[in-house]
Amino acid sequence: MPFANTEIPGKFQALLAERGIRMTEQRRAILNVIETAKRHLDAGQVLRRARKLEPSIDRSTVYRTLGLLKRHGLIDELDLMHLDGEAHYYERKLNRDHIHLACLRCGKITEFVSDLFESLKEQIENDCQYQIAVARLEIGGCCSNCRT
Amino acid sequence: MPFANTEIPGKFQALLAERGIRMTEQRRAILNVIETAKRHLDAGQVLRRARKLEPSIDRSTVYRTLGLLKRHGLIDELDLMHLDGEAHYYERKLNRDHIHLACLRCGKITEFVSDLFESLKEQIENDCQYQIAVARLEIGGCCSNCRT
DNA sequence: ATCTTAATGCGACAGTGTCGCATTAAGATC
DNA sequence: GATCTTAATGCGACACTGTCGCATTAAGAT
Ligand SMILES: [Zn+2]
Ligand SMILES: [Zn+2]
Ligand SMILES: [Zn+2]
Ligand SMILES: [Zn+2]
Repeated sequence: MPFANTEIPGKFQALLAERGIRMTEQRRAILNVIETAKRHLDAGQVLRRARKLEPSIDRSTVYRTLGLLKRHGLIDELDLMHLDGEAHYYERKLNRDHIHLACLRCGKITEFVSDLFESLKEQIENDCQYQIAVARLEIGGCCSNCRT
Repeated sequence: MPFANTEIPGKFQALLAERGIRMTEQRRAILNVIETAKRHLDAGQVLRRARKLEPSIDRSTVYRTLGLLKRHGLIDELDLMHLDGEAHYYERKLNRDHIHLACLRCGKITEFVSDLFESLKEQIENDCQYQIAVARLEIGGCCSNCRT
């Protein structure tokens, strides 16, 4: 289960409104898709789902909206080891970063939260004098199911 | 300086020979380019450089060779936050994994080695019962130069 | 020198993501 | 509610990345 359901749907809208971003039917549909997704979606999948809510939506609008959400730090972009093509995957950003593990055999995606990861980010900010905006840790390997 | 110069050039060739992989002029050129690169190169850049050594090389050969090296764990593939287009970047894998920091303002790429990162990977292997093949930690943020 | 088979070049292709431009509609102002 | 400004959209064209099938070439074993 990739997503903890601790966030109120509609939060994206509120956050964008706060920042004076115009809300449209198209954006509402896209935000809705991303907020309620139960797995990681690529741009094409977001488009197809959003079209069910708002059939006129164009591909470029999806890309522009994903860009907007990325710039505002509301979603994260992932590779998930490109197990299936070259698309990137998106997920809404929660309070806490998580690590993505992709099984190179069965393709299963596992998520993992770790305090050590938080410490590592702190170490980087201190040692490298960096201000971190996005931290993306992706692992490729072999899951326990596939090793038995 | 992205790469520690601790590796003998020609190591790729030796490793591939060990595994019974056929060596060609084209591969030699590509391996040479990657082994001697002083920064992270994308597939197009690898192609252009390899053509200087072996003008006949085709784009698909580069992709096929990069795929080969990836499968054999000799190179790592990076996004570097896609600061410039959607290409992926490649670098030869050294003894020790390193973290990539990409400054979202100036585009500078910084590399960082951390024991904490090694511990985190161990924790993941234990807690998630995972056998890690690739671990890619990429940070986007603001470097010290850009904050002053 | 011969032979097997892996690797290559070529061409065609699909997919991803971008952009300029004319049109539409959000939401502020009155 | 009508008007206005400007951001956002749809459309079309595009560039780029990466893939594949197939005929040809050449690696390296015999
Ligand atoms: Zn996730
Ligand atoms: Zn990527
Ligand atoms: Zn698996
Ligand atoms: Zn590096």
